[in-house]
Amino acid sequence: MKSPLAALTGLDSPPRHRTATEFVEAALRAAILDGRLPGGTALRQEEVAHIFGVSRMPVREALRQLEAQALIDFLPHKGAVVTAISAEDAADNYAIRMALEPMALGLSIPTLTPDDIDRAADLIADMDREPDPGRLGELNRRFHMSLYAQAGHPRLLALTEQQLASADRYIRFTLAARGRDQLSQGEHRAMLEAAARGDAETAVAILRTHMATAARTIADFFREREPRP
Amino acid sequence: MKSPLAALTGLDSPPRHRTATEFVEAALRAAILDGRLPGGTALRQEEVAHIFGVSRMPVREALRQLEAQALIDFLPHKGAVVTAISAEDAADNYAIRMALEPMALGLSIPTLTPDDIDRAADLIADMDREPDPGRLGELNRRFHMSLYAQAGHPRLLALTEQQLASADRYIRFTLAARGRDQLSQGEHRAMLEAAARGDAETAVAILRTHMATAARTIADFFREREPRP
DNA sequence: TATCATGAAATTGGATCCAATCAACAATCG
DNA sequence: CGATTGTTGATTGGATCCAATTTCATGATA
Repeated sequence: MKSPLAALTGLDSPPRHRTATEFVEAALRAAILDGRLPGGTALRQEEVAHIFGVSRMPVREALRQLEAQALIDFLPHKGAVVTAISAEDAADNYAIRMALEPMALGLSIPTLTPDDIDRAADLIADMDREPDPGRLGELNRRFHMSLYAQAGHPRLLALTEQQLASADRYIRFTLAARGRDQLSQGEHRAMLEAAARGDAETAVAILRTHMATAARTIADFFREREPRP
Repeated sequence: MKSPLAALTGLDSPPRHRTATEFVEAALRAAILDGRLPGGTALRQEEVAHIFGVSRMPVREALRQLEAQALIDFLPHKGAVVTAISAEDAADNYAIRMALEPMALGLSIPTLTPDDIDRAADLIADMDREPDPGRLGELNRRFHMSLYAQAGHPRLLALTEQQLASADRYIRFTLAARGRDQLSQGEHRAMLEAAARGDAETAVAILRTHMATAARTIADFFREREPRP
């Protein structure tokens, strides 16, 4: 197989979803977010349908949802293309997260439970052990979300998680290029400690610098791989 | 016609969209946001298709997109229902906007152009004249967006505009119940003036209090219409 | 009487078929 | 020789048909 979509072939097994549309949508999103489907990949409806063993219809509905999540570009009569990643898009994503996550953290801390703290601590430990960079992104995302768990406002949380997931496309990038110290586990621990004692001010401040340095790391990465003319 | 979807019948004329899916999606979204389709309305695929003179397929694709925008709830094998509005949902929406809009305004002000300022000023004047509460929501949204125009970060702006549009469902509510002074034109003018002289700090501060009072107004409105037990 | 089967109608999910559109290439004309 | 215009193949958009699921009414039974 020489098609770039061949990356999808092994994934049809795991959980039975309610509908074929949900299944295709989840599989495509996971493949886009973890980099198996790189930016620019054309998603031919017939081909995707054949790979998943369904007809084109659930594929079309799944593509519509991914379009609304800004994971693919949908051009009428032309087809769907995985959204390209770029320095500008990374900065865009970080601007959104720099708005949403401090808000979520600030709302959540006053009512955080010991369970939430424990889960966050476990996830930090898991990240120290995890060798697979693929899973590291997911663990990082779950660590952040566990600190936001008590924010209330389900829509805010859903948006935050979605943007955090989008960031996985870039986290994986820098991890592969610069090693795992980019995860800034020290900041993770400091943030957790501040959250555990209910110090929202400090925790939010740490989160802001944490995200700012991550954003700069990614910007630098793009700068050195594609130097400005 | 006694169906609640009868509110859609007059709207099929204006702009020719590229595809039927786009047309249905735009028409449904507009109808939901401006209140013609109230929360809880069931969207029967066959019925919607008949009203717009298309088959069920473009309706299904449009519903998928609206689902991803959190405007409808999609339950497998049960159908689509317009998302209900509530005090909790309003607070959720305002929390998201309180995160996104100050960020957008702060990024935009340093590079705002005289054209942007002029457009914003015109929109304030338009709001003073507009008698139709329906159009007021749109003018308010365009005023806010004109101040964010130079923020860069197209995804951030798209998200912001989407959430601002969702807020229309509530703005219309309070306008009808409490009159147009709730628009706080004074704050609009003060914010514009601060933006015009490049004072981001002041403009963002005004925006924050502007949104906080709007959020409180809506919370009060829900409280008095549905007193807590 | 309440509860649990049961079955029919309504509704959605999925597959297949046809039409519309676009891209590439060939042929014609200047 | 270059530009433009048909023409053809590939791909998506839309319609129709069938299958699967849910719901609701109906009735049997404890």
